[in-house]
Amino acid sequence: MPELPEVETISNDLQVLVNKKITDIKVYDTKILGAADINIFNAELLGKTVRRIFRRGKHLIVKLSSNKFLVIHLRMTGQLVLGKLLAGSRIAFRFSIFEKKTNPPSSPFARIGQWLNFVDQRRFGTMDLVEDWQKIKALKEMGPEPFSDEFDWTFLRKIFAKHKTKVKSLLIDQRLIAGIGNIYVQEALFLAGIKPQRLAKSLSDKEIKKLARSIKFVLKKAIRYRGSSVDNYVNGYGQKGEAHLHLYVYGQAGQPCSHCQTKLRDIKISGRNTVYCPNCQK
DNA sequence: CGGGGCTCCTGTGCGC
DNA sequence: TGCGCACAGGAGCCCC
Repeated sequence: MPELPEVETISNDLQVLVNKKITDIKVYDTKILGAADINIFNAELLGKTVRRIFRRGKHLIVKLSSNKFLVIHLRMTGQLVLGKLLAGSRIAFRFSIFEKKTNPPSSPFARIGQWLNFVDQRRFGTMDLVEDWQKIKALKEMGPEPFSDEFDWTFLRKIFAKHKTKVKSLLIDQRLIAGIGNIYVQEALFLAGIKPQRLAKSLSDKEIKKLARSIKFVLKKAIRYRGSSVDNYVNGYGQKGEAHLHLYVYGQAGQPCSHCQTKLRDIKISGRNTVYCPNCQK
């Protein structure tokens, strides 16, 4: 389940593709392209050079020399893996390598191969080639990045006051805040000592301040550990992250709380599993 | 506006 | 062993 830290890690890894040219494309699964025409997709991408790779929310955005954008969403099980052409690829791009062959190789990319593989077990992932990434509905309507100036506790207070629902539901709504999913929302609420089922409106200023800090902290920590491999997440080199080894509550229902040893409880909020400590979280 | 439920998928793990 | 089923959960959709 790639959320902000996982997509950020992949985006960092894929920077080796900047200024590389696409020299071959394999589309094994057209579902990833949605309604897009595979021939147009191929024609628009072949021979183009990658100008820029960046993240917005959970989306990865690739700017091409044609000034078009390839917008990639990994959804649940999507992976972007550099290396050889993989058997599990749904879509794969071959890239030119410009750097001189050195020993040891000058970049990990030169060492491990020339293909970027889009692997996606459950096929929820999407790839869209567009003129302007900001016109994609989900991106147009997306809330601020948690690390932007716009995101602070007063911003949270503002959106909490405007909605009637539970604090967990608000935090994972991409239209309100970008990049938080079911793992890190549980982590942030644990760290802030707030029960996920609390109505957002009911939070005090003190709690909102702590929550804003907690959100940034858990996301930063997960980036530092290169993402959580709780399902099948891997980084751009196909390696697992280590952030899941340092989670407080996610996936740990029934186990003792790391802080007070109380048995962690799990409930469903909007159909999604949600773990919390009934003692530490108020 | 909000929440519940369904859908898209497929691998895994459980109970019988 | 093997079958059926629940579950994982991002996000869009419909409905009430």
